[in-house]
Amino acid sequence: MPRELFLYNTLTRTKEKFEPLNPPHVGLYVCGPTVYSDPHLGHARPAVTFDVLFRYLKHLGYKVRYVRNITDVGHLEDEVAGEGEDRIQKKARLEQLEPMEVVQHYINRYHHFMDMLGILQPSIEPHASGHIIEQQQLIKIIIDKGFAYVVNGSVYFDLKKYNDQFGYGALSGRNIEDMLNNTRELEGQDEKRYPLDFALWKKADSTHIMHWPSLWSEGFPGWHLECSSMGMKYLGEQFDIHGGGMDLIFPHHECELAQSTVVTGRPPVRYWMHNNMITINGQKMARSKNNFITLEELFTGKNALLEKAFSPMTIRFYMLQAHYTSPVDFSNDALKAAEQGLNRLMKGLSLLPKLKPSASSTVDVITLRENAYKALSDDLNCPVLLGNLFEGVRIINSVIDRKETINKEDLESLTEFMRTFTHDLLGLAPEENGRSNDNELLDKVVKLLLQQRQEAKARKDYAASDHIRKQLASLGIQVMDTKDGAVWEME
RNA sequence: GGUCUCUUGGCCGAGGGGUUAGGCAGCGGUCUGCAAAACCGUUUACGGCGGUUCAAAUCCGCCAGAGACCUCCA
Repeated sequence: MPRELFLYNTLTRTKEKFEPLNPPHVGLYVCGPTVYSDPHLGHARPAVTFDVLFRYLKHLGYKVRYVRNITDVGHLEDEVAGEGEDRIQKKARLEQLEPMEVVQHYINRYHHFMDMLGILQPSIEPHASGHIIEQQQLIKIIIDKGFAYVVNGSVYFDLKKYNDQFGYGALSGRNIEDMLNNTRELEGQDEKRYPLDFALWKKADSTHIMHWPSLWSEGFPGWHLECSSMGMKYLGEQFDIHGGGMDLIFPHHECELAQSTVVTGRPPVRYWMHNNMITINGQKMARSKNNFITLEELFTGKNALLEKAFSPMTIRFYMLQAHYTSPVDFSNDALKAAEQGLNRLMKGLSLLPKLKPSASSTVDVITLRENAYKALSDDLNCPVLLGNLFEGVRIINSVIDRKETINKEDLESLTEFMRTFTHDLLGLAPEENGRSNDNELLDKVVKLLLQQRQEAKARKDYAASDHIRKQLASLGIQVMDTKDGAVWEME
């Protein structure tokens, strides 16, 4: 019997109990990156958010098929100016590369940085360019059902007709009349019957180098179609969860919803989930604002906005400290605080094997564990879960300090609890900095020195003992005296 | 201009009508030959003004400020 899980559904604007269509199977679709530039902070937020969801669903016993697409075609750029050019194509033209070369390069980069962030790989990672036929099939169905029309080789979705029959705007909470009154007059849209109609297929002009044959023209698919067709193909006409950044709610997901509804006659998705944005100094991080930080810059510190480098796990931890529906503002001070907090958590976990059980317990592990489940089940409340984990750290440190005691059973339970929630569910792991204490020979050598130091201390020759500690410190080895003797670690 | 959201202690951030969030930083203490780490304490904060209520940071109204979407975006 799986635990209850409540998720905030953008469509209904409420937290709803999660009930999969076909338990124990769960279908999860998340909008992945458009691979035309280096992955940045904004890519990390949905990746981390839905990674935790993926991990938790599996932990609860569901068999999850997680689909995260790669957009490698079809997103127009600079639509306002009426000079739509495919982003990947533009990059390819500027760099004189084969478009697929650009795509492959940035996919590799994306995977590399997602790995560093501890993001699990999705079950399927379909490419839009690999599903042109499927997208064309959907267009055909939409035309046949009378919800799209062909003009000069391009196909447009008839939004007015759709709105009359199904109602448009439920997801983003806006009505079409409002939008009509507030939509700017865009150039180059004379082909559309109605300003809000959107392209399903666009005829390629002579400058386009990415194009495919179709019934309508040599061209390329519209913006929103890939998610409709790939979601349908791999998860079925209706599936459980669709996720993405909240900037995609309108128009991307709204249009996707409309297309799919026309094709199948019913809504495609049960639960729509959207993560909030990253801000830099209170402003949304956006290409146009020129304030975005790539993940590489973050991990190396090479960006004017950064005082220092921050590790992938620090970034992950920092994002988990805020609820996914809240904006996260990045600042050096906040990241430094997160770094210290993560350090404390990891140190606590590393001490677990050193705990010695007593006959009785003064700590309540069962309640702690129960609260942790409650937190995650309440719409993935990771900040509260982290609070629970820090309570676990307090217990660990207190047992070491002999201020609390723990029996064997509770110790096993605490160990399992801390590792499961920190490593398996939040995906936080100790970072390999290449300076670990794993080197057996080094450990022996340092221990030899520590023994010398102990002997000096025993004869109260503190000058000698402090000298050894100082010399080791200059090599980056920190010595700490505990009740159970001296220990050391690399800084 | 339209739609919507937010405003919590030095900083970051949960919560959400009465009872400790948590992390970071600072300060005081314990431990220690010293140091580091750890532990304990730090006497409680919710934009302003009204209202509802026995009780409001939490609900309602107004005001101020910030942000998001309306256009590619994660």
